[in-house]
Amino acid sequence: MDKVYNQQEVENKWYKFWEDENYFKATPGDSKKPYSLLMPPPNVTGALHLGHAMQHSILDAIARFKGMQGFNVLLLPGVDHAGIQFEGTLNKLLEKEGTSKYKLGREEWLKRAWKFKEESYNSVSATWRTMGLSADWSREVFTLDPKVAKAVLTEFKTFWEQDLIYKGAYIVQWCPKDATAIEDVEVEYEERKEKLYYLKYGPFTLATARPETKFGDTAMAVNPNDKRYKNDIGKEFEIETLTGMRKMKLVGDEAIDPKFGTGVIKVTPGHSFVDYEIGKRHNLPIIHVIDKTGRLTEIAGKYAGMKVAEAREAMLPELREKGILVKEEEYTHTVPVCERCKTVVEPIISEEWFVSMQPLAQKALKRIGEVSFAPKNYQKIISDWIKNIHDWCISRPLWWGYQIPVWYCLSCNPTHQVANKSSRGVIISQNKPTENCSSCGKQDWVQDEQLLDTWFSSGLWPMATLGWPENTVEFEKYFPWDFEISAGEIKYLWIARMIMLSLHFTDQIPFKNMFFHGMIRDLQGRKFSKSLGNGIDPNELREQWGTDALRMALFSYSAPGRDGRANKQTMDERAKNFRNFGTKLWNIGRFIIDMKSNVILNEVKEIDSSTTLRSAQNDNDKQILEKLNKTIKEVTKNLETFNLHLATETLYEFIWHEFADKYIESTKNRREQAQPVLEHVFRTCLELLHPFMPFITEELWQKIPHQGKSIMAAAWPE
RNA sequence: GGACUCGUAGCUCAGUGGUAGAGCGCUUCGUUCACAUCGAAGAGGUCAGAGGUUCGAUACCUCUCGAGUCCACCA
Repeated sequence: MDKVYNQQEVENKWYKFWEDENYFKATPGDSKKPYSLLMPPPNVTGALHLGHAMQHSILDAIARFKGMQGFNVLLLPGVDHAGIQFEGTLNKLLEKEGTSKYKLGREEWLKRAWKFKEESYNSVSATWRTMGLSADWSREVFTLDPKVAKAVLTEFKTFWEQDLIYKGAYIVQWCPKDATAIEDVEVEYEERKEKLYYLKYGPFTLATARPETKFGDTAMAVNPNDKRYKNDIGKEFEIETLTGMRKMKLVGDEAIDPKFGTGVIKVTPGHSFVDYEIGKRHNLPIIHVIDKTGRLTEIAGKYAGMKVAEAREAMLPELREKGILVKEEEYTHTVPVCERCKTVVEPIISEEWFVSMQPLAQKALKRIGEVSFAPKNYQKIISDWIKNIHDWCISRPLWWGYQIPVWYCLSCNPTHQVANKSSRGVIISQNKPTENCSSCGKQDWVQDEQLLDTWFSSGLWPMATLGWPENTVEFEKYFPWDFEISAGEIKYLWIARMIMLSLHFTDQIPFKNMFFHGMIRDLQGRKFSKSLGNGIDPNELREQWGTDALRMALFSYSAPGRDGRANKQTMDERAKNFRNFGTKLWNIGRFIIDMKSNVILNEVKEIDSSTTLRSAQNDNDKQILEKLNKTIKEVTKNLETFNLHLATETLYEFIWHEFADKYIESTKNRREQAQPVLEHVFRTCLELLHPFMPFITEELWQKIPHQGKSIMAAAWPE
């Protein structure tokens, strides 16, 4: 054996060997009990980060463990097209090149998008392999693949026929920068110090943080039990709007907090969620003041065309002059911003597509208990969200992804009117329909412009990857998945949706075990982000310390649901520790394999555990075998319960401080007698360690007496 | 305003109803030894604070303080 362990060479050699010998390939046809693991598809927008590396290492460790236990393992990989995020990243790139989405036009842009997807994908794919992932590459899926397209169409069509999809004008969170509706879950709140303005509205004074929406006011509201205003409820007042006088009613509504400001608020149903609801209850008209680019509309008179923040400043002098603005107060509140671009989002009324979630939610709540969560409390967190679920806005004005498969008949439905499946001049189809319109008999189809929300397709991930809606062998064998993993971040967007969709369409939960890993943050506890420049490149760590060492370092952060803090230095420290552990293993190997006495070298060895145990007469032998047994039990238990951080700790402690430090030292003066036990314990350790450190364990295992072609196929020690 | 998580050695983190743990860092010593990518020895902690349950609490309960996350239409 070489004196020094050549990590790079060993990693390349064995990964190629495993792939060439089909060790990663799932075999749905065989009779072994299945164990299926579904890789969450990373976005095809850039390189993989430390969190991915951890997630994939966990998946791989469990897959290898289950494989050694004799299961028929499927670890299925894939990537997500990630609509909004992908377009955002690509458009930034185009901006740098001095061009843009709109300059290129849809066709050219899409060509460019596919090229960009390939580049990103290649980087992702390369990292997967170097991390040692034992995924079945022959079954890799991209969310825009034809088989997923088929599933998405089925999903849409089924919802449509079940009357769960509808189109309508609703108030939605709108990001002016991304020019798209976004969902509640994609909105973040930032604390801002702003002003609260007290404005004269006829006989009343009211407080508002948003004077610029004044042009869209159609009423005033008070709490119906507020004695100060009780007698005025229902009366109409002439109100100065800066563009003329307008009649507004004072309505009574429970939603109003009498303690806020003066107890009176202005109602702008077109640009506030609360006001929209109040408007619905009192039949108030809606006026659009803010357009989809975040500027005021012509309703705002001379302020038209200004951005919201500009307009707010610009109108203050006039408000003061006319005696409308009577008081200003410092005011700290939270404003909604887009989680991606941090732009203040505007509630805007827009034509969007929705899925009615109530029936799905009810079913999910009944059966969510069938999913075993780690940590356990995630079941409650997700259930609570599902209990209060809103309808799902699934339309997005994008170009990258699935276009809504709705076609309008231009002859009988030129304005794209549609409420539900009974609307006329509408048809659901993936491609341009070839049939005639059932209403007017003509063939003049045009497709809905918008695209489907990315999660509409990734919500089907557990099913679509196995060929659903076809009843495939794979689906039969591997669904529901035994193991799924995710960051806590997307528990609602993705995990909750997969559970609801899967139960709705297949009547089965999508996965039996749902593991949430924590998030690795920087030393101040902030998320890693490009803008902060605090990210750590897993590839850099891997090149420096080796894949096995990096994986071990990541496992030490893998306690379910626990966040960790790290920077390059602390990651280096941990990785270095496990690189040293690898060196230790290598030297144990050299001792056992190379440093045999001549007597042993001449002997023909076969593995026979009874021989091993019989020869273990010495107290040290008995002790180490006993401790090994305990270690096997503990490691197995911790793997079964997905406590990889404990499993690795146990092994580290046993191998280094029991086996190497104590037992090996004790054998130096009775080498021949101890050799069978040395080999037995070492081989068992390598097998136990293989799920975590796949490369060095294979390399060393091949050098000692063993059965079979690869440690991947060795039986898990018992 | 609700819900949750965390607070343990200088740093990053495990852990447990019964004498406080690891790695890194630090101090001292040690290279004919499988291993200096190492070994031996060591310093370093009222386990955030207060109260309660208990024979016994760092662990279980309550409160306080501190850090963080998520949810919520506060104008």
